[in-house]
Amino acid sequence: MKKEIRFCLDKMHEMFPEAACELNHENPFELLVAVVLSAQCTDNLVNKVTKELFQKYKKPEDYVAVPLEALQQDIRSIGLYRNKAKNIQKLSQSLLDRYNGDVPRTKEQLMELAGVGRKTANVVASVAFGEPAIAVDTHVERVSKRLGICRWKDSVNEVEQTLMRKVPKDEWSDTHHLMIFFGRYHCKSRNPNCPECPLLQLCREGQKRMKKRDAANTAVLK
DNA sequence: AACTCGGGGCA
DNA sequence: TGCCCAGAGTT
Repeated sequence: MKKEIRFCLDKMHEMFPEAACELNHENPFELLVAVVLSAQCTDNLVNKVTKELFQKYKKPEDYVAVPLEALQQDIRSIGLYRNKAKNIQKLSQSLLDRYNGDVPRTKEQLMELAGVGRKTANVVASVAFGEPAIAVDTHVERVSKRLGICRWKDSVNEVEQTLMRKVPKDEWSDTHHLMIFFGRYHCKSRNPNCPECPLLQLCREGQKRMKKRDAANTAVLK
């Protein structure tokens, strides 16, 4: 089983040798804000907004100091901007209250912060601090289920547990980014692109889809 | 487990 | 136009 995972990761790496976190990860606080903003919206758009945002806001104090409406206006081109502005202010306040304005390292500490859930906590912990964590987003979940690494009915939590069990610990962070790229550019939710997939031979969903396609083709020929 | 927030991108 | 997107909180 682990051998198959190894094969998948190697092939994904061949397809996307540049796969890495596209968000700024030099500054943990900026990474945290960027990941919060990125929920349900493309990273392209997030990058556009954060470019100006990070010129204006440097530290948690800066986000807390402005009226909520001002911050909302500054991120208005992003979806869910009202909630996100609120969350960032609450988040900044709790960083000031509990960590003197610094960003904590572990995913447990991060997840306790306002507006920070499981995925955000895992991304920040692993990317900014090198903590062992696998962030499971929609791409990672879909790819894992299609390949057969986990079961269709598994919850996000179960997917994460399974991946942590099957993937060597020192590759958790890479695995996340590889699956993101693979899911976004190849194994898309609508179009998995199975006929041109290097993982087809061992992919559960791919085999099923190809079999179905072959059946449809032979039916047409008759 | 389902619902809500939400503007931009893409077909 | 209609559908989807590097999610989290509430019910």
